[in-house]
Amino acid sequence: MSARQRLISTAADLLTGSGVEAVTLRGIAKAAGVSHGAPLRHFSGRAELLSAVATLGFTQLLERGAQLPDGTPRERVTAACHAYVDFAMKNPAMFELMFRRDLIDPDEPGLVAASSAVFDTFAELVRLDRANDRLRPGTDPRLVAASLWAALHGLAQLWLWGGLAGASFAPSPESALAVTLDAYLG
Amino acid sequence: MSARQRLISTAADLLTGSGVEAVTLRGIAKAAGVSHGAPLRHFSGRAELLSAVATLGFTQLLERGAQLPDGTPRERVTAACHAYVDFAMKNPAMFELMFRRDLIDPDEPGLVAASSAVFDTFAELVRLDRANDRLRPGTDPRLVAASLWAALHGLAQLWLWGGLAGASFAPSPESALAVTLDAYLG
DNA sequence: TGTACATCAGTGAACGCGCGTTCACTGATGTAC
DNA sequence: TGTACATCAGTGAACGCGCGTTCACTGATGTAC
Repeated sequence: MSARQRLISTAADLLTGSGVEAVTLRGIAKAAGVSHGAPLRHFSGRAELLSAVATLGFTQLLERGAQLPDGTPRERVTAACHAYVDFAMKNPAMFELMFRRDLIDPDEPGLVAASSAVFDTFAELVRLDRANDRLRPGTDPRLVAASLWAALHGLAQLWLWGGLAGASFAPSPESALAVTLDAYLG
Repeated sequence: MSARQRLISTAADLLTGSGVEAVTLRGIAKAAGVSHGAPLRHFSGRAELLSAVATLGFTQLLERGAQLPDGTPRERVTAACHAYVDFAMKNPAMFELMFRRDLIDPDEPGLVAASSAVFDTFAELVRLDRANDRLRPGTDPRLVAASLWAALHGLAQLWLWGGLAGASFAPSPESALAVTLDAYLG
């Protein structure tokens, strides 16, 4: 394992354990047991390191997509939707970093490739399930995938933010996800 | 207009003009033309001031909800959905601040009340439209509202993040919203 | 009407903090001859 | 086998920055008597 990869891995652990605020160059260096200037031997700056961490996050998400159980196209889409929300719930800090444009370089090629691969994988699952769905006929499956992804994403974001609704009504993410899947997949 | 309200308003303007990073106590004080310690005469600290700004954001959103044109329940829900996404598009920095738990005090009573009011208003619109929808019969309209709100929220967030999909497919928010509305409202 | 006091928004210097980044340097390792 | 050199990860002191916050103070305004 290269020093570069070790820093990324250490940063991911620090992120998971202590949140986004803790992932500073100095914090990562300390967690890795090196002096605080050492990471700059491997990364041009903070944004490049954090971009690599976010790329790792998308890669992990992609791996979860590759491990979906076999089943009908419908079952696989459903499982993918659950997996996305579940990933966000179990890795809230990583999930946050992956979408924090101010902390990472959103144009970094590896990051763009990894996030695009996540979308493409999901869109392909949706495409395979387009035989008997309830949406307007002829809708581009990639557009359906984008809309459905957004729905899952908002579910996770709002939940992590502090609840899906107001003070007087506090649904679980599972119950809201069930409605979302009902809306898209019937 | 009290000095307190003037600071909130100035901060909102600064937020709109220069983004979330610019909304520091010192930056707000400078924009308001006072010394940098002055805001602490009116707010216990940064979090309280930013919470008040976020509360203003939810209030503005609520006002947009109150200005929806008359129409059928279905038309009003549709208009509310468009308004939510439109608000996020036109006020990206405010929209971001409203959901940044690290910058505001998420338990501040005024903020909780304002965000709950937004949800409650939306949920009521959804409830009035539950006569002939395509979801599983008997689904709590508030749960539908939570799921649909999340879908809109994710749409706005992903779009502001840098696109609703991957590198090879870049749908407009309008087209994705149309699919979302089709899924929920048929 | 005048005096004494209280209130309070705002001032500006200062403190301490953690941050990203720079830079000259060390020390180990590999390589050419 | 030995010498000279190049490479490179890591070191640690230092720099400059903007931040939130503190604090003694000013000056205007309102109020009690």
